[in-house]
Amino acid sequence: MQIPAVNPNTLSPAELGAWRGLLRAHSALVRDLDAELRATHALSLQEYEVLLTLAQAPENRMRMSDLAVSVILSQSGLTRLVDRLAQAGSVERTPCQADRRGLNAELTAAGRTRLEQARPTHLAGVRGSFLDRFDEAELGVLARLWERVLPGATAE
Amino acid sequence: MQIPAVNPNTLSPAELGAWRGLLRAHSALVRDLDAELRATHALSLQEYEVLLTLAQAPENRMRMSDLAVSVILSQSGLTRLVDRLAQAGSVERTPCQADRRGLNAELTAAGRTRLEQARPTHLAGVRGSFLDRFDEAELGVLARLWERVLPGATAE
DNA sequence: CAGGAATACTTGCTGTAGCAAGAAGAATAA
DNA sequence: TTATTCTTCTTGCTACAGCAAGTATTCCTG
Repeated sequence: MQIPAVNPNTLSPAELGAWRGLLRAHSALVRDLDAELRATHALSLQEYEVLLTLAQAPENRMRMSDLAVSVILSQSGLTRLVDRLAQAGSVERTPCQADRRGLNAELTAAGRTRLEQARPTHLAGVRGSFLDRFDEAELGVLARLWERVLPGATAE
Repeated sequence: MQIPAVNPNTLSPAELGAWRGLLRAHSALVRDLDAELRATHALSLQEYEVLLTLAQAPENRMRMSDLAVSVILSQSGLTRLVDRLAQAGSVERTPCQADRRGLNAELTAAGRTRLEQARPTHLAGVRGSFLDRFDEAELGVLARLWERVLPGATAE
């Protein structure tokens, strides 16, 4: 009887399915949802995530660097994303009194409105393309599986 | 007794964990694996996927448009990706005798070598960052869950 | 067998991301 | 205090992706 050796040069069907499935599912989902959000509310998925993150943050604001970590973006990427949101009036840069190097990105009233308008569309999209494919238990399983890949990321 | 209504404006914790977990896990994994592949073999993750797809295709070649679908890239994106691989000598464009509009991207011997060199590194990375976090049964679950998001994508 | 519609691929343009270098402020140490 | 070092954010550069338009070929219809 042979223990199925881990062949260093191939993936088992389950491994392959899990890994490539992740890549494909992500591409397809993000592609669709991003397109939908852009079409209906002129907002990219990343911009939406930023607005949402700010809306959930205390005082509706957050240090640039923390925000970058939260939405998984490089600092320079976040700088420019906030540029765009600020240009659109959805966000403001406010100084950080504790540390004058720092800036807060702060959700404006207009930004909140914009988020609230986009939210139903987006949630419907996430449900329709993703969440509705699973029952609550399966979603819980998925959520717990992610935590193993992402140490502490889902905390909060 | 109240049936837990689906609030159209919020996600349940499980929903949120499953969805944002997917976004975060994907970002983190792709970021790391892409960086590793670039550092060790001057190959992007997408380029690797293309080489791998070709290596598994009959005759080591594939129509451009089919390849684009396989690796989930726009046609123009694939055109330029193949440009880069061709420049590096890893791939060649060969005409398609059945349809003279079409081109095949075909893996060269050098391309195969390059893939074989990169493969152990990459597989080790995928295992270390992702697959090893789960047992075989869990991977099977994941793979089956993906199939629901991606109709027919894992077939083949 | 035209002539028009559809398909396969490429190219121009734009948007967005990352890295590395820069500017401004904070922290540490002597 | 002041000099060195670290941190925070921005900016220059480059890479890669998508859309839309262009070209070549095939398919379809009469």
